[in-house]
Amino acid sequence: MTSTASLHEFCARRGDVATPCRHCGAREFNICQALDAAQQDKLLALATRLQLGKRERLFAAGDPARHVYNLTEGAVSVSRSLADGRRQILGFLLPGDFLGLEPGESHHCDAETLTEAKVCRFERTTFETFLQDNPEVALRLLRIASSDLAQAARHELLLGRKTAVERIATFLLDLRDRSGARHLRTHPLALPMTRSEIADYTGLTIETVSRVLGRLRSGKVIELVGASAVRVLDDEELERLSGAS
Amino acid sequence: MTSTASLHEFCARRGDVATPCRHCGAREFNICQALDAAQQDKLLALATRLQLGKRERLFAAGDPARHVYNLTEGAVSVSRSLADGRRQILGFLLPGDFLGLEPGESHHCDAETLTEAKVCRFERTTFETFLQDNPEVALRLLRIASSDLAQAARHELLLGRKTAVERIATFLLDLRDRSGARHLRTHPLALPMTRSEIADYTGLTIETVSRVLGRLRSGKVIELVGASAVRVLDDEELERLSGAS
DNA sequence: CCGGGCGTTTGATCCTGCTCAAAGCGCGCC
DNA sequence: GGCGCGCTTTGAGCAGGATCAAACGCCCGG
Repeated sequence: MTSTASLHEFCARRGDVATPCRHCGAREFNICQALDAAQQDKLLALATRLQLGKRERLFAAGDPARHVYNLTEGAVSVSRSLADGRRQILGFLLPGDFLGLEPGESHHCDAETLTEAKVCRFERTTFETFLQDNPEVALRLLRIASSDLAQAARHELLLGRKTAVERIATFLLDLRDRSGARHLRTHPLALPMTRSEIADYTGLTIETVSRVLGRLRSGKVIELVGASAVRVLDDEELERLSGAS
Repeated sequence: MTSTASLHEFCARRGDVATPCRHCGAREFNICQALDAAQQDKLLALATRLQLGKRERLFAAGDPARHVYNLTEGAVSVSRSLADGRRQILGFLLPGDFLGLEPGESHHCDAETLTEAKVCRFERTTFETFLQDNPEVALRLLRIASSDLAQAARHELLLGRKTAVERIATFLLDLRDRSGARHLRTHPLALPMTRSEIADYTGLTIETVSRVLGRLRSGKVIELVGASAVRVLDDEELERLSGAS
């Protein structure tokens, strides 16, 4: 069951999520950091839990933005495409991550699962009412949005100014940092996305992604464990190659 | 007085700012859209007004994030750089725009004026208290942050997947849309940024920026008015060349 | 009115990463 | 356990944009 394996891999929690992985229950939303138990229950009462398959779409650009979501299990890609099909992946979301907030009436990007996934879905209107009644959640969400903006800035720097090797090195380090520290050295780092998705995240082609990974492998910086896992052998070298901002 | 001229050019208001330009007074902050007159006065009482010169730095990456700002006059660039000096400009800010919000304790990017500028500065702690007491402002700010994220997404698509011509065409159209509609056809569009800054925004080099602008000019799509203004002659063609998302 | 400096334009050449092509291989299905 | 499809790797050649270099021109100060 490879999909389950990588799904578990991705239950590894982000740094700012306090509680350990209990199969990524809803109380571990990033937005719940600001809430006491009673408020958490109130919020959870508003949620619809959804189980999604692999490569299932949550929403597409242009869809009316009726819901917001919180990922609790699995991994999701968020992307935006040109009319001719060229695609830019904006980010990969992991459990705890929040998505779907829009300034206007419709979604401005696509969201699709990479693995099987579970999300909690909220009616946008209901959620906004909850925010009005719970300002500390609104502030927490503001902090999350600021954090997303800072990540977007790093990604813009990667896309606009980094070389292919720097992009891949940065991508691997990001993924490593966001996955649980318990996996390092022991387990290899899971790559639930295809080469095509790595390419669309880094602004490269699949061939270049493959070649760069190959070069890192022959340079003993990483070890490829099948096509969808990597073990980092030389952290310092990878850091150096990433062109640390 | 070229700097004053382009400063006025840039007082042209954004679409979502209701009131017309009265030399960009503080009541026209984007965040003020959510406030009644009494709340506006309360907010303004917390502000320090600053007058800034050309190419003056508001803050740099790594600086402790002690303040947030609202631009009221002039133009500002927000950027992020690598250790070796490669720079990516994340965006150009116009009057009404808000900046400086951070998820952590320090700024993650640089902000610098392009022209002479005026800003209202708030102590971060004071401002956060105000947000707690005025949830509708927090929600307004959340909407602004979402809008910034959507803009960042468009920029990532530009940097990762668009050709040189598409990047420049998109840049010109963005700038046109954000400047006041009253300038179109009549006045040319002011470019308060240098070629180097356009290059750092579009992820190109100054030579490529210059060449692409030259090609657009010989194709009668635009007309260059000196080096720091452009008149759009053929909107439809420019739109087509931008690879509309 | 002239001279200097910086930002911009233009030209020639180079190189990184893309395109096109084909072989390899791992996974899932039967 | 074997087969076939789709993802990945590898190779050869190409091109878009970068780099290096030099001329232009605008703005400002003297």
